[in-house]
Amino acid sequence: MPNDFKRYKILVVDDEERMARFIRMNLEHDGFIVSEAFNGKQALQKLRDVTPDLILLDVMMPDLDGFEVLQMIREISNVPVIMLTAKGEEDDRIKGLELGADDYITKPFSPREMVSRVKAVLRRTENATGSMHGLIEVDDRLKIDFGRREVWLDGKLVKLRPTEYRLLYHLVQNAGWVVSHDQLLANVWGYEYRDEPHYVRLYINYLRKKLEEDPSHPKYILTERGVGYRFVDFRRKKPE
Amino acid sequence: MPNDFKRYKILVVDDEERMARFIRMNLEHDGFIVSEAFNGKQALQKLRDVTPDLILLDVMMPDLDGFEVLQMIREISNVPVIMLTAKGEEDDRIKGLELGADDYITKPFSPREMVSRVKAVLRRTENATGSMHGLIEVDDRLKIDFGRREVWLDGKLVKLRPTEYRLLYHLVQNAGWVVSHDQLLANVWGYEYRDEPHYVRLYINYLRKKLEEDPSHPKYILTERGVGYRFVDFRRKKPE
DNA sequence: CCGCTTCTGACGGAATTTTTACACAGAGTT
DNA sequence: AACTCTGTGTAAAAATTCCGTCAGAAGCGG
Repeated sequence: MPNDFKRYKILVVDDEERMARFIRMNLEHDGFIVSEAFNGKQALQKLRDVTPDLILLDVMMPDLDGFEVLQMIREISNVPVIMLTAKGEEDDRIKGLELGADDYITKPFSPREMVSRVKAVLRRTENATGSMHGLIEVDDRLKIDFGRREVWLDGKLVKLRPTEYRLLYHLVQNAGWVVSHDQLLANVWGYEYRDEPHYVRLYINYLRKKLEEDPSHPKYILTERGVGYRFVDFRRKKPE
Repeated sequence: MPNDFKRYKILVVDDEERMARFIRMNLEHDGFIVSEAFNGKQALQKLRDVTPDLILLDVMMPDLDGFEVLQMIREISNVPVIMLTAKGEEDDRIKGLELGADDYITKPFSPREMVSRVKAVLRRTENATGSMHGLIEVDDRLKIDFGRREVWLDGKLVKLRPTEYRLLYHLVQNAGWVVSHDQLLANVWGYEYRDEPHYVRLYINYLRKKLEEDPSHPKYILTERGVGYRFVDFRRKKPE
């Protein structure tokens, strides 16, 4: 369904070449564009280079295992990840989901099931995030490419620090909606920072200085006093 | 389509941070907006601050246990509640349902099951009561979007302060019904403000000034002398 | 050790909530 | 009709909370 519009790029990470090949063929058959990586290091490199829309990640791999790779991925990207795990390892499943996996598939699996899981996850993440992949044009001045981790302002690349970037991501992901301090703290800093609204203020400030024309009269990041912040709804749909 | 995606707010009450975080991640992944509370007191506070659409409530908690919290919640609100209980405690289930829980889930549970239970309860209660989601069109002049925290009057955005906003929420939620001072105080300010009815008067006044064409002859927020206030029943079906 | 990032603490000012005060309206009584 | 009593509307001041801002310290990776 989602690939009626767009050719999605999938990165397959598996140390067994035979398995990787098998998955690739099935995905390509359904119109996906597939890249392969055979270990964790390659995976991270490909993630940067091809900016896949989804990653299929085998748990069982030498040196860096799937969970470690997942953690490293999550430090730099929110790309959806489906874990491939051996049968019956319920713990693995929980662990994977906790670390931020989007779904998991137990081996052995049928090609049909695998492809439909991939499509389901794409559909889900697409809906939930309002399509955060590809270039987001907030307005004429501000454009963001979360896939590449790039923010463009007036045609110039803006350098954001990791925390600023994560904060912006969560704000833009919820563009038009108020995001509470709690939510931002939990998602950008981590659950244990839950009552330090100070951080949010500070980093909102940093972001505004970098993005807003007049930081004291922000156009993009609006404050909802007593509640949180709201990124301007650039996909405007005004009730009338 | 992704624009009018309904984003339900869920309050997770669990003293174990790990569990709370696990639940949060799974719910957020499905597009829910999650708040956390780690004890009964916090739960009640969050209940009035964030006005969640559903509460996931752990039974096993130190000091105030889940049942006690449930009772306290039920004194001021009929927000749907799902209890989280240890396996095999059949009595707990009965007790919870008697006290007004809407469903219960036994630990350990799979994320998928948990999410689908949440959705099921929301679907059920949504049908029973008027939905507070999406754009609420009171009449041609006044439209409210509680999800986005937006109030539109004559096509213009009205700025409400947090307390005004919460008050309006509870009035509109019971549109057509009288809401007593006590109820409003408990829900908007907190249980301990029981006998300070002048707060209500004051904030009703603020709201009327912002929303009513002629605040001294209100069309939306009607006063029921000696009892409380009533928001006009804008969704009443015309008697045929 | 250097450079970059994150955290800490403090402050003024603005927005919000609480407090205080008072005028008024309706209902019942004499 | 005047009186009172209770509940309500309104206005303004006072107190408090919350936000923006800065500068410097601390942490971290090379």
